[in-house]
Amino acid sequence: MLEKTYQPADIEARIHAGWEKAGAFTCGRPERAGAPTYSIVIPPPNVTGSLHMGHALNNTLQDVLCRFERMRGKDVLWQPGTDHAGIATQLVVERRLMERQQHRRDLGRERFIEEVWRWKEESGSTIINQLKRLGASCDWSRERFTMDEGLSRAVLKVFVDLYNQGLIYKDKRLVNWDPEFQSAVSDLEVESIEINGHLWHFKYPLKDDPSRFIIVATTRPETMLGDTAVAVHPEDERYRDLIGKMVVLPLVGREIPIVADAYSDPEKGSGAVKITPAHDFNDFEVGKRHRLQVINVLDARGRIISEASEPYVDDIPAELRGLDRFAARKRVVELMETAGRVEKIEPHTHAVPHAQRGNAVIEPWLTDQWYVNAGELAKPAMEAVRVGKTRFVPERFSNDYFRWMENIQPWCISRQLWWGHQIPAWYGFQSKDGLLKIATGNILGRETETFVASSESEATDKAKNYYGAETVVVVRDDREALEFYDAQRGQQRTAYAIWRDPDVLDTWFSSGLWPFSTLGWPDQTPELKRYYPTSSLVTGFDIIFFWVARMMMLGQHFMHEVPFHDVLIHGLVRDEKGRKMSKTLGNVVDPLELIDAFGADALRFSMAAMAAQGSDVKFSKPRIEGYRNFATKLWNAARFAEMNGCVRVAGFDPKGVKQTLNRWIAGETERAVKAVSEGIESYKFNEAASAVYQFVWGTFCDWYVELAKPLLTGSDAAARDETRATAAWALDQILALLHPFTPFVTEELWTKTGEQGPAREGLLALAAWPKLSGLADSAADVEIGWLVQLISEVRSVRSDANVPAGAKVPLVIAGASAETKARAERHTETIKRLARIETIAFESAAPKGSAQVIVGDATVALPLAGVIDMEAEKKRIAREIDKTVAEIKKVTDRLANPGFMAKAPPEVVDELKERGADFEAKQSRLKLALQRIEA
RNA sequence: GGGUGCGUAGCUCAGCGGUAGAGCACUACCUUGACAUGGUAGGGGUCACAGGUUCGAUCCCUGUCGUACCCA
Repeated sequence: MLEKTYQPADIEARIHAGWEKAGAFTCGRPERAGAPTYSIVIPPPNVTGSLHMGHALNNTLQDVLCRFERMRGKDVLWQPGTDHAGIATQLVVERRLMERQQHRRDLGRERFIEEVWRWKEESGSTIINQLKRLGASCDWSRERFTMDEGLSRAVLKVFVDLYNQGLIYKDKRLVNWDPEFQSAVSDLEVESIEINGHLWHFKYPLKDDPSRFIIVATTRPETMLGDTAVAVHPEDERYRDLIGKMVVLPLVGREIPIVADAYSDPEKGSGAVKITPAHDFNDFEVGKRHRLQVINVLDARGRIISEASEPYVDDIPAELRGLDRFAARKRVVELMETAGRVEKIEPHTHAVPHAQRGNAVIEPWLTDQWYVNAGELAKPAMEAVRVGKTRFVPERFSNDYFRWMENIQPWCISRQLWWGHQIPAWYGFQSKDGLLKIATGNILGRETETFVASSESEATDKAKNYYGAETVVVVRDDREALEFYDAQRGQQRTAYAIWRDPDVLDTWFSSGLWPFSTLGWPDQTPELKRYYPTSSLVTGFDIIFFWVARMMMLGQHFMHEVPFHDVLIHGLVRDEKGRKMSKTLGNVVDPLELIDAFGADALRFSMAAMAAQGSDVKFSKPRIEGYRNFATKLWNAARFAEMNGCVRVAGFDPKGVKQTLNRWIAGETERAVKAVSEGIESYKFNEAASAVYQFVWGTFCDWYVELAKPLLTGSDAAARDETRATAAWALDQILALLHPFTPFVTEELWTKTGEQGPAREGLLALAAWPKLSGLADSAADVEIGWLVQLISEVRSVRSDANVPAGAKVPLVIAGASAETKARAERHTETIKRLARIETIAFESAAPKGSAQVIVGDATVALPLAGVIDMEAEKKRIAREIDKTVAEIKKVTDRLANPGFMAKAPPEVVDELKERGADFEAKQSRLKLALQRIEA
């Protein structure tokens, strides 16, 4: 016997264990060897992460797809895993060290990395376990991590190949520099935040005439130390005569030119703009156009340079050297004010780049970094979408994809971190004519040769070859290499030193390989052959550039085939008020708490039901509560079936049922299967969810179960047995239909209902998706439709007439056709029970003083003279008549419109005529009813 | 500034050229042998506004207003 109330917490862990034990989610199950495949790679969650509502939505949708396709018999691979999240993970572990008063530099690189792995062992599977609680049917036996040996091998190969193909190169460009991490970060990991700052207007004097000034405005005064020009618009009359003249940079004394460049906006500020190519992306471009000097004034920590090795350090006033950028800003302004060079200071709101992680203010900074020629890789990646090999759902997201891909910048892939895939590049000093380029004492004089190789020994071989030497040793860095050569001074040089690039690769470089690296690439594994390209990728729109674009580029390049056919883009989960969930706002909802409170099924169902294509999901607790109630409703329906002996019958064929009610539910089931299947197939999860919800609650529980009660308790044994079998069958179909959405409760009920009747062949997770056809029966639909209407109308009139809910009253059906009469007789028990009717009589006219409603071709009357208020009843019927008058007018107006008659499709006209006739008939019967009251 | 969405019941949102929908909330009644995490009935909408296309517009087009996000 099922418990009275379903308690998700009691069963979820056990059900999950059952799936795992049976290997239900493993791909390549032998019995599906010949089946078509369906594969999805999970967007690998950050290994430091824990499940948030976005994951809940994202993984629910993936799970619905995977469970659906698995039930349709496909060989499903849902590939799980996590990414190593370079910056985030390093931060977490550094923080942990800090608790022990340690810094990673105290440990050294190797021990630090060991520390990271130790951390990963301890807590890296947090999110994986949370995904399991959600019910995600990933093939957990295939879990991967981007730092795994195999995936690292893929990263190495990709780097080396792209380098050899000239698609990876080292370059000195401006990057987004995080002075706190002291690493480059991707422009996608930079967030513009509006800041209330100032606009400082500085006066730069002309060299030829120090009494004249050109005024420039800046939001970052400290960068003036690196100014190498002032730009004005070529058509700006105010400055035309100044173009080509020189100004003297205050505080610094450097003479810099006034150049004409359209970048300068005459409308903005003074129309003249200072140019600092080393510290601003736009200025860098201006600098390139005018061949300006690029003068760096900041060090890696964001302080004004102070090292003697910096070429322009001597230009900078001594008191500014070594100052932090924000202190320097203040001091520069003070110095400028003292010098009388400040025209004015205005309050000014502007966007300042901040690091997504850590929130430091980002500096554009000139460094050597590794780049991928993304422009080249983007071409086939765009083409694939253009020709439809990969499709975005909803389609409009392909616009974002194209827009970004068309303007794609070289992808900076190196990061100055320790945790990640170390770049497989080794350096050695250049050798020319047998002489090493080591101009001691001047670091600029040294030039290096690069050896990119997939292993240290290969790099050593390359170096041996380059130097023509027998011995090449690997040292830690260039300093050690210099020491190495110093030690050999005065001797015959027989050995050479190389050192490895200390930097690591951007995390997205490895996750971009995810769809094939997880399948074993670069090895040609059977899995790679079988499951690549994957079927669908499910992700949020914020990830299109980060990840989808990269997988497309790398997939196309290395597999010569798109990584996935469909890219399903879903929205964000927001809070009740529609705000983004964020820790700072404190409005984060923890999905695990929701699972604890309402069950994983309720959370999942609400995610699916609210996931209208491409739109955001606003979190709604009442909604989740409602779906918890839905699970309970299903549970109780199953309980009802159990209590009424509705046991599955072997070989039951819904086509063979005789009872109208059973024929009807069979047809309804078929329709529901169709609606749910179509919804999932077209990624319209909300439509699928609402179809199944409506069917289970509105059709099965509200009507079928109620209408079946008389049959189940009646004396007709054949009808009873058939109804029992049909109910059990329909419930089985429901469990299957609901399984992709609510796997736990359905699996549990599948087990419970499997305890009687023919033995189950296995888990519901592996059972067949309902495949029904030919069950629609229009005669049954009409008859049950009539019955439902009759009962509803009687209930309605009872309620209107204030008949006590418990009171059993007589019913008179007037003017019924033979068919209607026969129907009513067939369903006497049902009508009596559901409409709380005492007796049913057939008359030619409704008794005087009765409440009456029109159902089909008959008038249904409750003879309650003396019980009900006839005046109120009169008014009610009069209102009904008014309604028909209005409807009839609408219909006749349209039918009288010659344009409509000439151009509307015939079926629309016919339908309208029929509707008109129905209202006419209803009206005349209502008028009759009114007469019977008035009489 | 450029782009993309969205304005439909009190709230959250579906829908969509031919009778305006759901869930929640609300009102009234009901502990009827599955279920009060429930049942029955009910109220509630100029589908943001203005034009246009059409026999017909909540739906398509244009504009306006409001709002959200993305990019600069």
